Amino acid sequence: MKKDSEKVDLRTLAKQLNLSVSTVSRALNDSYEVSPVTKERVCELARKLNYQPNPYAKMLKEKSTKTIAVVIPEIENSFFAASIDGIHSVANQYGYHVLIYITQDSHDRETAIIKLLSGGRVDGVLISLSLDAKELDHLSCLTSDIPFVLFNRVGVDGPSSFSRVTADDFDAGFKAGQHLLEQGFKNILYLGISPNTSTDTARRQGLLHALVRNNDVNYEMMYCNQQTREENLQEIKKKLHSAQFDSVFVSVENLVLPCYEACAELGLKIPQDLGILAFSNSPATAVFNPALTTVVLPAREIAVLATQNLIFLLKGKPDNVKQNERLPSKLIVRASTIKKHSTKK
Amino acid sequence: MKKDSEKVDLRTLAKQLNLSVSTVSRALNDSYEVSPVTKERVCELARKLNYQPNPYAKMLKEKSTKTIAVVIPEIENSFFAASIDGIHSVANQYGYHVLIYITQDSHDRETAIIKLLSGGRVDGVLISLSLDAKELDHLSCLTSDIPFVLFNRVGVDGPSSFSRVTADDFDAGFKAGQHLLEQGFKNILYLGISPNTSTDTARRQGLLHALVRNNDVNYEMMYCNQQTREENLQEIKKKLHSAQFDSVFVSVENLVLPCYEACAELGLKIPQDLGILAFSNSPATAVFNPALTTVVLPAREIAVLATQNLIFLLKGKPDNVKQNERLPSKLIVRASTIKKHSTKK
DNA sequence: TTGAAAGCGCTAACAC
DNA sequence: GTGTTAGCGCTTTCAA
Repeated sequence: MKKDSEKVDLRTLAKQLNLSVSTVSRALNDSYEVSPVTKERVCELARKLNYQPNPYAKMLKEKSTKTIAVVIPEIENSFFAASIDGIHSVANQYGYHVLIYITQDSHDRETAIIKLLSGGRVDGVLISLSLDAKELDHLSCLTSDIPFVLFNRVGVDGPSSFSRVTADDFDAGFKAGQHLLEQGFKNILYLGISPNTSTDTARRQGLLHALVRNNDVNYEMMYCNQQTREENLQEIKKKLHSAQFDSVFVSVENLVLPCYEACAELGLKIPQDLGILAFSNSPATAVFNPALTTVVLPAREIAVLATQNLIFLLKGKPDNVKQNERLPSKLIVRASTIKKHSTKK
Repeated sequence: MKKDSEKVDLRTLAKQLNLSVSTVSRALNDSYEVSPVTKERVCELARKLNYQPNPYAKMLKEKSTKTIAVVIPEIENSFFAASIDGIHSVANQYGYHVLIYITQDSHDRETAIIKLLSGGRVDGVLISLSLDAKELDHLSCLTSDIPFVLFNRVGVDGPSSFSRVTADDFDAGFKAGQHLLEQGFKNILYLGISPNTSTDTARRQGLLHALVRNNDVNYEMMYCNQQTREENLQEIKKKLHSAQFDSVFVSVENLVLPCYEACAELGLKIPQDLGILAFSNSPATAVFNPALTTVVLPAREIAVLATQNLIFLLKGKPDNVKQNERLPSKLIVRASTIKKHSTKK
């Protein structure tokens, strides 16, 4: 904030120009009621004194903050990093500022943040739910006042009237499952961090849908969500050691590295001993050893659409909002699921 | 913002309790002047009606927004993602909110953002400069009113009074250079995106410092900063093809993938044909093919320290602020710079 | 211990 | 075209 000494507000300008505050205000807002001449005078002095309107006075007056909040589980994740980038660019385009809140996948933190935001600090909220946020009750304090849009992790409750934007997680899981089948994998380990997210549910069901016609394919689920990567690594190693899986379906980006490390430590060759397919938005997967077959979500597109929806809500145009948008993901087949000599497809 | 119908402000509470607005305000702020009984009554009703103070009225009044802005070149980058995480956690701890601005490495955008922020939307600013932001002139409009701290890319001007927090880029470059020498590399390509950043300068000089004693080592610089990764890839391919480098010193994370891809397309084996060492904070580099030797910057620590410094400034304790902090980075040696049979070290 | 009232900087009726 | 004035919701003197 400006120091008092050099603070230049409407009154400062008005005084120097022998005008009233309101005229100055109108001139600066390019009101039609003010004469071009005065407008020019006002603007010139404003420029000269480097006048900056006080954003908070304006907000208080207009009950609009031109700010949206983004609530995400984590940020060190290609998906969310790309999301933020998309959100930021759309928001900026419409003159909105972007506040960031990271829940670290804690439902309590998420609830606290939502509560905070319900105080009116922002015009709208974009949320990707934390783990275990099965119910959306904690969003209720927003509903009445502050529009919000869910993206990516959107809760597993039945259809509601909230706007949600996600990837086609079911289809993605299905495509991924089909690919594993085509490659001849028959003992699949599904690896996730929580069974309670909308994304996990959809991807898992997609996979099952692909497997259901094949009686000779086994399938097991495992959820591991330890504090450290090292702990995850140990759990995964134990699991891989305990049973004869020939492939892993990694449903979240964060478990990719522990998987690769587990294989290295157990001496499992990818894909000969163990095929790996993962949901990951990291372009670096292309140079992994071996290159990783990935499902790439349209992170940016999801974020952009969610932001646009939110802005429609903010502008009072709810009719333009897509309720339940699902954007297509992409399966990128690489070495980690191609058994050698298997030229099939 | 609340709809008018259900908006509950101090007046609402005051009326229902037959108290004055000021008493209610004091009660909620736990002022000593108000009797415990009234306090309790007020707080209870506030809780019951789910009273939320209007943040903007408070800000307008107190001239403090409890918000800091983070201005960074990009977000799809392990370093900045980790930075944000660190900033967010410290800021939250002190009750600050975090606004995000991405310059996309455009100096003009950066200037516009700074101008915007100088209007008083935030209490303080954390900045990592865009490319070409050699001078810090555009920060001048902040200096008088809004404290800021530079981190990571901090400008290459002589020492100034600004608070800056960086990695030990010179040392990092030196260590990296030494490592390349130890491994017997003699034709080094230094790869960066701009010679005008403080980080580039320091890393390059560090490398040079390591090389200076060795007459038989050749060294060349190349800067490539095209729009797309594909374009960068082509430039790098051309370069690698044109001369006989035996190693590349990649000074920025973003050029790692193009480098690996270039090698793949040119049929260059890493590290036999070309050793690669890179500044990267991505943990995925451990599973690259081959595993990448990296300089890992203390991203989180830098961000945390910068945020703490900023908060000291905000609290009016400039004496606690470190002017020019340099935090140690780490060289992680992996396969990409270890020529086979070279068991040395 | 409580209340009345001024004012933060701005906008927008409502006058003139 | 311009000025006067009443708030926006809050904090904070100053009085009582």
